[in-house]
Amino acid sequence: MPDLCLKSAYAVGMQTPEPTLADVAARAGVSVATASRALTGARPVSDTLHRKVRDASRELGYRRNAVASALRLQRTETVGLVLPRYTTGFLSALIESVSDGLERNDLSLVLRYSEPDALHDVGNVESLMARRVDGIIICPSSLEASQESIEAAGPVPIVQVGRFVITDRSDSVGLDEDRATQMLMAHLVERSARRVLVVGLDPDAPADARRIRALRGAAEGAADVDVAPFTAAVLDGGIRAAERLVAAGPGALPDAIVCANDDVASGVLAVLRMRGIAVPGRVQVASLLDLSPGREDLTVTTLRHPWPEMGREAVRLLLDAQQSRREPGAERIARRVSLAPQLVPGHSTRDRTVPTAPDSKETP
Amino acid sequence: MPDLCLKSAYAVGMQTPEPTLADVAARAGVSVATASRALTGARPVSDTLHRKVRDASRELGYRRNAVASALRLQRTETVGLVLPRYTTGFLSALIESVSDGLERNDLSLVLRYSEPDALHDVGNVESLMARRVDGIIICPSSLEASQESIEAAGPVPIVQVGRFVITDRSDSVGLDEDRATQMLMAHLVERSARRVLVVGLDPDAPADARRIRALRGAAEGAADVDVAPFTAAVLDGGIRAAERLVAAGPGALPDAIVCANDDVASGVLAVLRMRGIAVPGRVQVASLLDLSPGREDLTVTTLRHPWPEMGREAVRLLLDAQQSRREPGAERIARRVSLAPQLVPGHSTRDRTVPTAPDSKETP
DNA sequence: TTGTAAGCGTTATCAG
DNA sequence: CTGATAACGCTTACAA
Repeated sequence: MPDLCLKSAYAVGMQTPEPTLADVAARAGVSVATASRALTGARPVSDTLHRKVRDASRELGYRRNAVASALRLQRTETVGLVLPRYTTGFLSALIESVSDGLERNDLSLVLRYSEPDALHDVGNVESLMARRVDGIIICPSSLEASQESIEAAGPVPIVQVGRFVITDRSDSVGLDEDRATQMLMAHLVERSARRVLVVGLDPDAPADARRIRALRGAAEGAADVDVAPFTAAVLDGGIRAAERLVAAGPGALPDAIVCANDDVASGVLAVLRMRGIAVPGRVQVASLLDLSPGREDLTVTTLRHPWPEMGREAVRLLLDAQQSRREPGAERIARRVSLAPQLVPGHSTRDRTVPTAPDSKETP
Repeated sequence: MPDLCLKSAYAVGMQTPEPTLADVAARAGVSVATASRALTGARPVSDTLHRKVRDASRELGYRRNAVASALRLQRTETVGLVLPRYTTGFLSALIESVSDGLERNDLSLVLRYSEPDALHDVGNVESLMARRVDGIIICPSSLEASQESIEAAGPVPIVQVGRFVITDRSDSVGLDEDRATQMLMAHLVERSARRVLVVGLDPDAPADARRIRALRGAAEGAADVDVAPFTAAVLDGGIRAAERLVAAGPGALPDAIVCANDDVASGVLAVLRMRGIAVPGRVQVASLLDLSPGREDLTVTTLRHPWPEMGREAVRLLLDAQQSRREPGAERIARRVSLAPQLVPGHSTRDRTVPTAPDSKETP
């Protein structure tokens, strides 16, 4: 007499056993095969039996055991998401959009955080493979992490999302910040900005330096781009920078101020408003980073980062890769999707048609 | 000859098959049973065989198949987390802390978002049950959702987390906001606040109305509590509210301003500083909601919501429930844990010992 | 259309 | 201590 430990546990009444397909079949008076076919719809089943099975299933409160199913099908209908443990609001937007995309395809999401180092990333990927996920979406914390994770994933489809992606070995969804930054500058130049001041970016930080380069590149002689002495990229930084600027006298005022993010812009705007400097009449203000995704009543011209779209796109790539993995043919070539942040015009920059009005005044 | 579809797929070379325990056993020259025992450590195995198995496993790159294991053990080592699709930063703190707690116990997290209605909550619970999760942590979006979810979970342990929890039917981790709100008011009253203005709360929103009631209740005649016209509970709302207040003249200034959250408080503080109104000398400022968990350099007195602790506590309760579910004995009684937000004193309220100094001035 | 039975990969029981 | 083997619950090839 073999292993009865599980059954005997039930017998003790410790818990009600979940009804199995066999139970349903027995109650409907059919074979398990028929029951399976009736419920999954994999094969045609006569109407009468179909009904019987459905009824029996309902009566017993049957729920398909996804674990057994996964073992048989060699497919868990589960996708892993690996994220660095940064506490930025963006990642939660990414989680939501990935989750949403997966749900639409009846896939489950198993989530895993990495400390921001490559080793942990790889460990998480490994552990997801042990769970036999059908695919992995990963937001690598660095380029090395990216590289190693792809290798660790081996044959399971993996999609990289975010800023640090190795592009040739796997699908990836990147952020085209340069293009967006350039769009913002073009927006300002179109609106007659000739002297532009950048506030809240740190020229010594590589990422910020790159943004500054992108701004200068887009200005291309049409405008001068100065960088204000670095202040923290928060409200207070904006306030301090603006106060310093205003204190330097009216001649020091640029046509436009580009802020590191919405918070900085709020600070700048508050100071300008209080000093009676018209926005956007005298000075235009824009932000490189929308901090409150979801808010529609923004008044400052800003760049909205497409985290929701990135999640959806990642899911799409993953499903596509799975699809083509089932077909025998040639190796699938890696896809690289690049999304640019979206320029959201607000009231802090001018209407394109309104001409420059450098001397207009406006009280708050 | 039965079903060879899976093997034949391998044979075609469509993908490398993952090595199985049988492969490892064969290579090590032992039975699968021994291989299993050697790798899991469930039973003692002689040193030599142990080594052989470990070597074979490494050489083949063997990874335990968690799906098969789960089917056999009737345990997936997986916990479901169901969240409402609000876009608040807190939920992501909750996700992180739950994830962390689970990881420490070698459990996987499968995440599911509900639209904020009961039906969707129940659907998510059902779907997690189909995946045979070992437990569920749920942040219900409403009291009805809470009720129905518990019922849907049936025998699997479920822990509720958050504001809306039915307490008698399942374990729960709640938030004692009233108590925290009262503590904040007491803090201010102790510091001689007699006229308190509330900024950024919407009296028409039930949750905000409740906070206002809690503030008034705690003031209890010791202070007057006014509510400023509603502005959005964001940075800019704080700026606007403060500007309006300052414009109304010095007589309109209260002793203390309670802001809906840190962002609002930042805005208020910025304006006050710019107008040369001393904080905390002339006006004290406090916030009902810490928005940046993790930051330690806060300068504003605020209530820190214990989301990390809530996640950890939820996991603890879940594990505890699983534990006692294995033991045959009596039914486990529901545990209710209530955590209060923590009052974090900052520089925006006075030292308790410093007396009121209503006329002091201070330049920014 | 339906039934029979094999097998997905692992672990626990039982017999050596 | 080790090996053979029967499940776990489901899906499908094959036979009827």
